[in-house]
Amino acid sequence: MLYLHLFIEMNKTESGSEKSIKVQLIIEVAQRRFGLYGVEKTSMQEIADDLKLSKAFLYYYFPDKERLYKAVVEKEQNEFLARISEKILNIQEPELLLREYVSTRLSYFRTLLNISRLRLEAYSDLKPVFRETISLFKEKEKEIIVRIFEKGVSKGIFSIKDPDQTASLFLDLLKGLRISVVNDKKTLFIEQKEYDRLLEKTIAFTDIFIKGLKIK
Amino acid sequence: MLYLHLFIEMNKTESGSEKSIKVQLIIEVAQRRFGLYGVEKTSMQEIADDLKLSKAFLYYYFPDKERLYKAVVEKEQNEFLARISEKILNIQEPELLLREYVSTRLSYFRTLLNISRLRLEAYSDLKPVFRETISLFKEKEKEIIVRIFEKGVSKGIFSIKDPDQTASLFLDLLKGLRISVVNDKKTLFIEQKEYDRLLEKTIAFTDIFIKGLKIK
DNA sequence: ATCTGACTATTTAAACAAAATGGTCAGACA
DNA sequence: TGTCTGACCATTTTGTTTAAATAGTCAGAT
Repeated sequence: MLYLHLFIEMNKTESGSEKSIKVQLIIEVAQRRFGLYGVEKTSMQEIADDLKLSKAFLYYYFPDKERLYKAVVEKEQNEFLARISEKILNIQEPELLLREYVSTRLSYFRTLLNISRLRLEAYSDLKPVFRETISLFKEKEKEIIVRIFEKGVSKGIFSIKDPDQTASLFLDLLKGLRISVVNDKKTLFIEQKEYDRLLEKTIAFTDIFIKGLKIK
Repeated sequence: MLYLHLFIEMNKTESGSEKSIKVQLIIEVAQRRFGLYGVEKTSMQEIADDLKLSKAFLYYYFPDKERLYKAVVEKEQNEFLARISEKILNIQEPELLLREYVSTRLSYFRTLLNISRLRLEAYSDLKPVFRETISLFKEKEKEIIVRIFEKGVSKGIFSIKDPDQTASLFLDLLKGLRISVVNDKKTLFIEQKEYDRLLEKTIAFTDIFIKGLKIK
């Protein structure tokens, strides 16, 4: 396994970002194609053609297509987390924070949907490699929400018994609302109109939820 | 079309319940088989065998399998609505009403899931005949919630600008939570454990939502 | 008017071949 | 030695045909 050293480097997501320029290039090209046509409708050959290199070149840097997909998803995740972190630094009010989180998260959702182009619930039959990535992201997400909630509690604004549980409930509701509203049916790509409706509902939901958390 | 007169009778859901004893019998037998094996795994022949009558007998009373399915679903719907109506008569507090609605609705959901045995989102590719039934039910459902909300408002307990909009948001959230929590994946039948978890989350959600509606 | 047996029409399933795509590897080249 | 390729193999997907199962029809018996 010639690529082993590279693969290990890729996976230490913490020190990350030390990916060679070539790996980054592949990811970017893949990201674009995935974004346009989805993973399933993108062949490794096409990505190689974009780069004007051979298909075997890709397999020199990535063990398989799934790992490349994973890398793209992780890049998107990091971009999302970066955006959120930036906002967290500048905003003090937990209420506003939550609202910012929600809208940023929504646009991330749209990107992800474009990349995967799978029915939404296809989340279920994903490979172990992915479960890891997804659950890691979920944890990070929840951590952010928990912190926002705790901030609200310590500021005497929110009344929350179990911030951890409430956070995962909140995320489940957001996810559920997404699924329930965009009912992907045949179209499979999210339309602007649907997205707007989702945004509207999400905001209305957040308002009520926040009010439900507030101390009377 | 020999069945026309019957079909018309069946469809005037309002005066309803005038269905002949035979039609009712068929529906009940189908209801049991659908509940046990799902629509797709139940053949018309099997239903006929249960009744010890010919398959053609069924087609004398129902134009096609889909309409029989529809009749079963409508029966379930009516049973659900009847249970809810009964509760509404006895409960005065909007808060309690909403909680009762939520838990009754959840058990109805479980029944429906058993009957259809389709992936949850299979809701999407349903025939026009069904869209009608579903959307009618949705309207009735929303109407109930709206009335609960309005009662809460008039009693000075809730503060809701647009009860109609809030009601459909509430229903979307419930639906979303269901989908998001039971992730039907391969199992396809809902396990007790999952159901309990859903119930727990639904209750927690309802608590916060109600608090979010209340006047400070 | 109600119901059936025998029929037809559709849908689903199985089996197979052809094409597309993921993935491997020996070796060329720096 | 590290990087990359063309030619190759293995698996999955797609298309086609055929057979079986099931939905649906109808003339006619009662």
